[in-house]
Amino acid sequence: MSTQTRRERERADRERLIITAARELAEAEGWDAVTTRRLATEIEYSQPVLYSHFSGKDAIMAAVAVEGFADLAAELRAARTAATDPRQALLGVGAAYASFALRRPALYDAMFTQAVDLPFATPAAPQALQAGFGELREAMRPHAGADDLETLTEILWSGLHGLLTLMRNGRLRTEDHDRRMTLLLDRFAR
Amino acid sequence: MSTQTRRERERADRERLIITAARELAEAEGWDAVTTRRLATEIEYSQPVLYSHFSGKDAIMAAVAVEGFADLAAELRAARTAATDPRQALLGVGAAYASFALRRPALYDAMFTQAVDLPFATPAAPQALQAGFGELREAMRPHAGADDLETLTEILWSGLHGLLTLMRNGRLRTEDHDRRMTLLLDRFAR
DNA sequence: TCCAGTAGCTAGCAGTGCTAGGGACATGGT
DNA sequence: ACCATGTCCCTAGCACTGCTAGCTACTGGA
Repeated sequence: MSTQTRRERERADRERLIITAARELAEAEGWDAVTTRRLATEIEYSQPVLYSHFSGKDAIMAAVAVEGFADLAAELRAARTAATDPRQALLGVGAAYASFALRRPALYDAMFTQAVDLPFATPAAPQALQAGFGELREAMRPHAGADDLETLTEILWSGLHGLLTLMRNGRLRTEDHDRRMTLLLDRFAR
Repeated sequence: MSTQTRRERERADRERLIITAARELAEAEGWDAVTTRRLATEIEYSQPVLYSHFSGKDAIMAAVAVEGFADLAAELRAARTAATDPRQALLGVGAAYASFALRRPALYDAMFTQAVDLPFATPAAPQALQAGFGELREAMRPHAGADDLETLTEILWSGLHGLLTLMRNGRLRTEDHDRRMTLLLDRFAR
């Protein structure tokens, strides 16, 4: 009995080890550098061990993404609750979102541009993801007026996401980022 | 002399053949299906021929993207010039942009989410790309007011891009697309 | 002490982008 | 008409990818 629980605990530890190694490797050298062989040497096990924990590389990326949702939600929450008025809250949450995406681009990619096999806009979506979206929604609420809050939050999110992905892929000049952020959030704050 | 020009013409023909085959294959089965071997059999040549035209797969995708810019610019222009008033022009251009992205997702991806080695926000950017952005800008102009037109166009573009990529990757419910588009464009039209 | 079960390894498969080298062909000069 | 030249393109192969089959050696229980 006790040996079995110890084994289960060790398995769980190793699973977290895999996720952490994958995230760190991706953040350090990009997802292209995260190969199953490289990841296996990193955790000091052989390749097939990865497949006893995850169905494949995509599942590992999805697990990393789920971790990222929690981090993002926490940062958004901190930014929102630190603000003193609704306008500052919206600006702060927007800035926090941008900061996260720019600071951890590989993680952001796993969360929002790759790893499609996660449930999103459904009740089955990861708790942390819903929490993150909830922070955006609460920051948006005082500015909604007669418009549908949920939809409004979605287009705010889209605006931020578009801005950041286009800039990160070289489609928009980096220098004008702040000006764009200001103008975008001005369209939502009132 | 004449044989040489004939050869050059044949080479140019083959280059366009490669680009067309790559685009069609990508639109039919996605970019994952566009392997150098598959593409080679498609054009009825061996693999190395591809490398006598392009430096690699990325360069082929970039060439496909450049073709796509021209198509998109034409569709945006048609939508803008067909409109009778500034508000309809903006709504029309927005709808045309969305329609393009949803109708040809693989092409859209090559243009805006992959193929990073193209110049974008510089004078060296492809002519067709600048034309497409120009259509957005002209549709935006009557609504700019005191805001910087260029920046405003960039965030409009970002909003559309974010909306479409998030939806296409399953991050937003497809059913609410029209409602989101309306609300987004309402933030820009006045 | 022996046996069953399992955990994790080595080795390999089919596929990827890309390249080296040779062989066949057309071209231009004598 | 013939040969040397140069070009073109194909076969074969490299190093890598994600993933899997099958064996080995260890662990825990009777």
